[in-house]
Amino acid sequence: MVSRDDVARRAGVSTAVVSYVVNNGPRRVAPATRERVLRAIAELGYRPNSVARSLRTNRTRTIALIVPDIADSFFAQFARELQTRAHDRGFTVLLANAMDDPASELDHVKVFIERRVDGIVVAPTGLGRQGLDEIADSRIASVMVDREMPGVRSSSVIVDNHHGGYLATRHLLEHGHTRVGCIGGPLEITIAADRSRGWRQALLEAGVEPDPLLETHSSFSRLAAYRGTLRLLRARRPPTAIFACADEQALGVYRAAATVGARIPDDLAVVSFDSASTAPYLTPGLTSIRQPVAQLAERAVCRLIDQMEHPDRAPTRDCLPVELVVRGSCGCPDTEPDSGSHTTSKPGPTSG
Amino acid sequence: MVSRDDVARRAGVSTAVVSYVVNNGPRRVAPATRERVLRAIAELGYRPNSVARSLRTNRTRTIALIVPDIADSFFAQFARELQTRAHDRGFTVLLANAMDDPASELDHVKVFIERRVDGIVVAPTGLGRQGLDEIADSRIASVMVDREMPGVRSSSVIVDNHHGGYLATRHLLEHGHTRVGCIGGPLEITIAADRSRGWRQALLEAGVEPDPLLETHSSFSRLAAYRGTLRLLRARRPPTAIFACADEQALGVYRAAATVGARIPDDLAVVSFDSASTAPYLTPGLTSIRQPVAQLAERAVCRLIDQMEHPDRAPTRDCLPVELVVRGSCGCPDTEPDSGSHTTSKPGPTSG
DNA sequence: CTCCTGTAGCTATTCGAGAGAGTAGGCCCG
DNA sequence: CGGGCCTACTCTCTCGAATAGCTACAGGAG
Repeated sequence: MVSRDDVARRAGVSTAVVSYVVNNGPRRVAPATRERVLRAIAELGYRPNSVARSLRTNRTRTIALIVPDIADSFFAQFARELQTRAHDRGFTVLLANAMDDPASELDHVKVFIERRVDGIVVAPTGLGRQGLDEIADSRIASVMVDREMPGVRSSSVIVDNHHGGYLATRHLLEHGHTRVGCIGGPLEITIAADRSRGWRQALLEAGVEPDPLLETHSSFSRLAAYRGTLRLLRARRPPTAIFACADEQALGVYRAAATVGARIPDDLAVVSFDSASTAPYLTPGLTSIRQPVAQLAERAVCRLIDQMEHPDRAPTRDCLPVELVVRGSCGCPDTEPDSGSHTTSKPGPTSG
Repeated sequence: MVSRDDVARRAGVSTAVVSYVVNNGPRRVAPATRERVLRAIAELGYRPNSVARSLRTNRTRTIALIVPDIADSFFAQFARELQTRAHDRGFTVLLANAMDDPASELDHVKVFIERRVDGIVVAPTGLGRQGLDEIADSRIASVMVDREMPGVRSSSVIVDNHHGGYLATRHLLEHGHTRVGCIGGPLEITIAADRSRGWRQALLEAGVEPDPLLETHSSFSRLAAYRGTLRLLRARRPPTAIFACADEQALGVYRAAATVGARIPDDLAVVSFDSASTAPYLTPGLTSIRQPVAQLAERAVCRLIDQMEHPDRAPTRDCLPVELVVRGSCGCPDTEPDSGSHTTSKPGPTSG
């Protein structure tokens, strides 16, 4: 691979001048010389070696992203937004899947520390904090997104999960439902607990006593939600409406409704919490709490860069607002996919 | 950050010994000395700097992944499989979204070359080859996955798209349909063209003349498929069955069917091409051609490592088989989500 | 002519680790 | 006792680039 020395030799200048030209730095280079250098670079096909540069400058311009599962549509979308924004600012993104395993999370963190990444964005598994503590100890800029871990000294950017659960449930109550079930996530995960708390609060405010038999807690997966919903629907006094704590779960709810022959929204109204962009394409369209994925990513990148520039600032905590997007599954008139409520989707060719 | 020299000083040995201990190399170190070094490492919290190591060894143990859109569920799944397998072999994955833009693709390729990645896995946008040519010129190990670009000197790992289209369509024909529509992808993209060719061949073999009015070509997106299907269904002689070239498109087909009041599978049978793991959770379950995502990733990694070790070997071409997974949308009896046909899904907590 | 200033370019050091070549010391053997 | 050989280290150069600090030189002022 051709190096700076080769360019310098070819252009008849010293290596320093090549650096000045490449970096467009403050040092001035005579136009004619710059021209010669550029020509040499082009002729030799020279590519600056960023590994060497990183060693020298002690900055890798790399951000690591650790998610529980990139195949989950929420994290996939988040990854896209983050990567785009990082790229715009000259950063490259390293990807890691913790597979919901804290040991794997820790494993990845160690690798990233050795690689001297400039920042780490992590959506914690929520099941163990060794990885997060390791990050905090390393003094690398870092942000937790989507999920928090109490007690970890790190910045966080999350959405208002409690309010989302509240809004979703209140909407169902406004449709006249009183038996509103809740398909919840794992209780150890704070965002799951928060969403369920929102559900409970909305019920209480409406004077409805939350029925423990209408509340389930399991993994955020479709299958678990499918099984949980089946149990609820086959119980003696089934719910007439369901708040699903994630769109992934809503898929399970839809399927379970079909299995027992319940029509949505007539026999069973559904509101969910947006993680997927699938919502407008289900039948009926899925009424859902929209999370501002792009803003989450934007804020995460900003916080990260802030920390890189001011390592000693105290950790921050951002909580972004959510909103209810009404489609057909709650009983409201359904909307068509191209009516503008599919902002998380995007045009253009794609897919495999 | 503490460096090897600090460890050496603390342990009272030379830096070389520290290296030997860290790398567990062939050189022997006296057990007592090793112990001292390890203790110094632990006490100082020393982390080898892989940037420096990479500069010295000229290997970064990094694989770059370029996809058109990581938010597309097929690529998200592929990314997960690839990342897992790369990690197992000691590689880290850099992620890039080309956003279906060849210029962006090229942009990313340049960054990756400067970063001296050891290998590049790219799912080409299919719309321009500058990025791919740049990769080939760089002599970096590389594999094209999912899509091919004719004329590019690079290895490829794809699935048998033509046969998939053929299988899907034949299944619909076996259900007695003769007016089978095809919601196709962009013609410039070879895999889209291949799938449509499969559709056509199946029709011809069955003695059915393909009707140009039943064939659409647009982006792989849900919205485009939605619109295309609406057009077909509202035509004078609408199809009774549809082959959608991607699961993403199938979502649009489902929605369009609902819009015109056509029931699936009674009024409209649907078979699709697996990119999403959503298939078993739709109502009815989506009959689809399954792509072996995990094997794609595995093969890609293997080919990449092969090339790293033998840079002069000729490019290879792998074409993996696909299979038809029957659910309810074609008219067959539907299956339940937990009946085992959801292999691309996975258990465990997740989601946002 | 000397002195000063500013411009343009060069020299040398540094980042952290890998690894080939070199060496001190101990042991065995004739 | 000296030579040969092994073990267990140490020395030193190198990877490719950034950059502080130095020098050469031209031109203007006095």
